[in-house]
Amino acid sequence: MKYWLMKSEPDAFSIDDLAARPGKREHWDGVRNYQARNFMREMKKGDTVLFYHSSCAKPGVVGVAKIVREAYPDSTALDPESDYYDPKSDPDNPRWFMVDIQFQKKYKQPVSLAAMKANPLLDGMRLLKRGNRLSVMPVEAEEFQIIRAMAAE
DNA sequence: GCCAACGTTGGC
DNA sequence: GCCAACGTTGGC
Repeated sequence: MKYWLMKSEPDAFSIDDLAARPGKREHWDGVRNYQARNFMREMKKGDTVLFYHSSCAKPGVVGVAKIVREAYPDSTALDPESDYYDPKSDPDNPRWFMVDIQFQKKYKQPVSLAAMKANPLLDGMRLLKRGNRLSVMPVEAEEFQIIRAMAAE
């Protein structure tokens, strides 16, 4: 059982949007970064995901989801109508993958990026490293517990 | 809107 | 295979 963090711009897709989906599930498509893709392929059913809001007034972890379907080819890469279309993608040798996640909970008290930076217990966390731009990354179990405590869960 | 950091592209 | 140019991310 591993822990992950996934970023989403709330203007595009927020944790409330996830909670409002049928079955509270959604495909996590559109990832077009190899490192992020590789992490998604490591994800196992039941793994925990910290849902992070980025590029917004108050970036931070806003809740928790879980992996309900392991990596499978991202169909948007093959769809010319999609914003995520990749003309170099080959249906016989998929390059991009997605997973399905399901809403678990929204934190009553979101854990802001500023709060995480200010917590010495989270020194070294991948998210906080300089220049980090990955939209999908692993989180250590200890880090997850610390964040959970900060959310007063 | 600015800009630092990083990934990707493409010419050579 | 190098590396400059470019595009994107994402905090501020």
